[in-house]
Amino acid sequence: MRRAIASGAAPAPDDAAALELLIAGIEIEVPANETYGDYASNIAMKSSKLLKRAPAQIAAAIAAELTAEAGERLHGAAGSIGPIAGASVAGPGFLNLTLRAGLLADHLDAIATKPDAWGQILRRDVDPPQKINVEFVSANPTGPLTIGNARGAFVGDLLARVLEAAGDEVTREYYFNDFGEQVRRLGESVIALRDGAEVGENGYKGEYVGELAAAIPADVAARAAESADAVEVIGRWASEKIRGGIESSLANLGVAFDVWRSEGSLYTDGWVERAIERLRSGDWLEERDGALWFKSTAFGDDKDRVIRKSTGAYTYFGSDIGYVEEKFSRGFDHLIYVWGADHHGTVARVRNAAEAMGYQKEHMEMLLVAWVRFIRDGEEMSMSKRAGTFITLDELLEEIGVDSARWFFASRSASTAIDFDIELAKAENSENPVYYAQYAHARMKSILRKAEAEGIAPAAAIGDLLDDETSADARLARRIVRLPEAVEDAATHHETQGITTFATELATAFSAFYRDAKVVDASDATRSAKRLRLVAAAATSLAASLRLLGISAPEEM
RNA sequence: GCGCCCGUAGCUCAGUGGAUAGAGCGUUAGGUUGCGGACCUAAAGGUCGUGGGUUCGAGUCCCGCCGGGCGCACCA
Repeated sequence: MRRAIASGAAPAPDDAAALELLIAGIEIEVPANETYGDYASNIAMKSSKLLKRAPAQIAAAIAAELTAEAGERLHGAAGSIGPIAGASVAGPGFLNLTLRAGLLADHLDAIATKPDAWGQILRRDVDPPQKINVEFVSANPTGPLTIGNARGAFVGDLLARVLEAAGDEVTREYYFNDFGEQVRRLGESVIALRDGAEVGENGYKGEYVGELAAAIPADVAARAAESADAVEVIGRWASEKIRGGIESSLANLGVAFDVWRSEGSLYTDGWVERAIERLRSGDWLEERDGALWFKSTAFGDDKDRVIRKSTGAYTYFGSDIGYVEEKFSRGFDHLIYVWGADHHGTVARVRNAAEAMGYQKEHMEMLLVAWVRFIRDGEEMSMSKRAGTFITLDELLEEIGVDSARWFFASRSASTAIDFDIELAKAENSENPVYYAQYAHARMKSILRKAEAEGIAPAAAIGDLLDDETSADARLARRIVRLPEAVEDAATHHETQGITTFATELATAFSAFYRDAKVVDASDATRSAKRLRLVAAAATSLAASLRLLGISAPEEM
């Protein structure tokens, strides 16, 4: 479409490079006010300076060209039929475009022909599919997932779903620490409770620790007794046990990981060593005060960063660079890290190290998920895994349900801090927008069932139903076909709220349609059949958007 | 002190440089002898924290200030 507009730019500059630049800069959008047409472009205003002509003049020239061209094509001569039926100028120089009426019908028929593919988009011509690694949650297995982990889980999973829908190949990955200080503390805490002692100041005090202490299997207990390091044996057993619990909690959310990568394996499999070797060969390392440093300041960092401490132990940063090496070795084009906002301090150093290792930092993206303040009875709930004062993810889902929770997080940008009032979420259960969308879907299905019971089948083609573009039918149709745009936007910008907006708007449009248009109507069987096809397409599109969100699309409620 | 994020309707939040800044909830007034009333229609409600700047055009980009959150370890 950009090309179509640019080629219509009669007074285009001779300079080919300038023209390319112009084409890239053209923005096309759906105008807020539907009386302005189907799409609008700002090309005239953008190019005004370059062409040294007034925006309104340029827009008028393009509109005339496009209209003439559309006319020619429609009237036969040229073989292909363009998408644009008309163009006009408005305001300071907006170019408003109207699509050929038949185009909408074509789209709807395509939905009915291939319902399973609807919502999947192909970006191959513009943007080849990528092999993408999305790492998220990655909470250490020292306790069950809490509501604090919820947002990252939903954000990461939804992003993965959207990228898949846009044609990318996605690996969902969970990174966890199965050795070191935290696991030792867990082991000490479990042992203390088993022996009837008090948990130390730095230990874990949640109820689950006591449950673990009571559930140590005989063989593990025996191994611990024989081992010189009982804390290590018990700690590892406990953390693996907890990790399994985390996996099943995530399954309740509808989130499944392809890869569980332990931090320890980055050492035992030599990845950290290989990463260090790469840095060394580029002369990015320095031994100082007995420690090994990465010269991060060469990349604009405030200070150099320690990889290996003077004690010989590695830092988290050491693991991080080993992990970068390991991930890229698997052939990913792009790495996405979904991190809590509190990790922002480590973003620069990891990307700098990656660059020093010879990777492009543009291929690494850290998506920082903002904090959620959980509020109950007007009070912020402070949570600490060590102190044992927290609400688990499982408990949250029991209270408000997966669909509500998914919608809540999906409809908000990951970068804004949000308040989550649990009492309010519960109280608003039946008023939650997610039910509005689901209800609309159930109602669509109900209509289709009723029609079937009365022996009216959907038409094989939508035909002329949408020719009157002001009709309730056409209004609904225009919403239905917008899903691919919402998916593409979300995949391009890595912002997924648009999907919930789409679902809400489609549900709203359907409610209005439902009010104005009778679908199952034996007195006008022809129109009734066409409308059934429209309703079926609406159901397909709404269900596809809900599936993308990981939310159920019920047949009845 | 330095860095990053945030500030939009009573509340919770969308708004990807474009036209009259939107949605849900809440408030107010209405609506069904039709396919699901978990619905629909309408109204009220805004100094987009604030002051400058860039631009034909700024909630959006830049700078300052105010307010809030987070981070600034040879911790994990």
